[in-house]
Amino acid sequence: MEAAAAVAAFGALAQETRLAVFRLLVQAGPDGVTAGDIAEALKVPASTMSHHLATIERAGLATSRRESRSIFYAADYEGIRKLLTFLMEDCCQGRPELCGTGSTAQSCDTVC
Amino acid sequence: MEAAAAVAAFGALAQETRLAVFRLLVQAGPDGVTAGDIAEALKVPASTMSHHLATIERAGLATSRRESRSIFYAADYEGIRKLLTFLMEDCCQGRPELCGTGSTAQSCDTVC
DNA sequence: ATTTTATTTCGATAATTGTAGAAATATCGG
DNA sequence: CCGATATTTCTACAATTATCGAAATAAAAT
Repeated sequence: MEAAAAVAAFGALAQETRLAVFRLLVQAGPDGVTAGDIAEALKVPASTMSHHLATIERAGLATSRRESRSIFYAADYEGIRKLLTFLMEDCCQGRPELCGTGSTAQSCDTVC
Repeated sequence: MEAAAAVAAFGALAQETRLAVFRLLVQAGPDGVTAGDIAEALKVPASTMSHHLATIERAGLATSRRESRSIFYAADYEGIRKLLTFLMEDCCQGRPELCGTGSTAQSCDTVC
C-alpha cells in the first residue's frame, strides 16, 4: 500500500458522519446496507450521504453493489486490514520485545 | 472512546507528513525521536513540524517528554489500540462467522 | 409510456486545515 | 549573565473539504 492511499483511507474515517457510516457497515457485516437506510439511520440528506459513501468507497474501505433500485454498501475488511498493516509496518524495528518497557501494558503484539 | 476522539485520531493520520511521522515513531519504538530529528528526517520546517506533532499528540497517538533541550516524541501504542478497538467494535454483530462468506479470505478475526 | 422510488451529480457557499516566516520561550554551556 | 541550540506560539494566507438543494440518471411498477 502507498502512503497516498493510506492518507485517503484515514481521511475517509476522519469525519464524524463517515466514521459513523463505517462503524455501521462493520457492525452490519458482509451483506451491507442500502444508501437510503444509511442516510436515514444517520439523519443526513441523501445527497450529502452519497458524497460520503463515494469517499469511503474510493478510499478502499467499502464496496457497493446495485440490487434492483437500491445500492448496498458493505465494509471492505480486506481494505482495512491492508491499511492497518501499512500503519504498523516494522513496529519497533520488527522486535516486539522493545515495545514492552516497564509496567505499562504496551506491546506490539496487542497492536500489530 | 468517543467518536469525536476517534475523528481527531484519524484526522491526525489523514495527512501525508503526519502519517509519515507516526510510522516513523512506530518504527522507532518506545524511546522516541526528537522533534528536530523528525523534522530533519522528513525535510519539513521546524514550525510546521511542531504543529503536526502537537496534532498527533492531542489526538492521543503520541506522547512527548523533555530531555534537556530536546523533546522526544514516541508512539502511543495504547492509544492506537483503543482507536482500532473503537473502529471495529461489534464487528459483524459480534459473530465473526458471518464475515467469512464465500472463497474470499474476509474475516473479522484477521481484522478485529 | 408515465409515475414512483432510489441514488448520484452539479454547483455554489461555508467552514476547516496546512503552511511557514518571525517572534517568543526554554535549556544549557561558558 | 550572555550566546547558542531546540522547540513552540503567533499570524496570515493558500488550499482543501463539507454541506445540501436542485437537476439528472436508473430501475421498477402501473
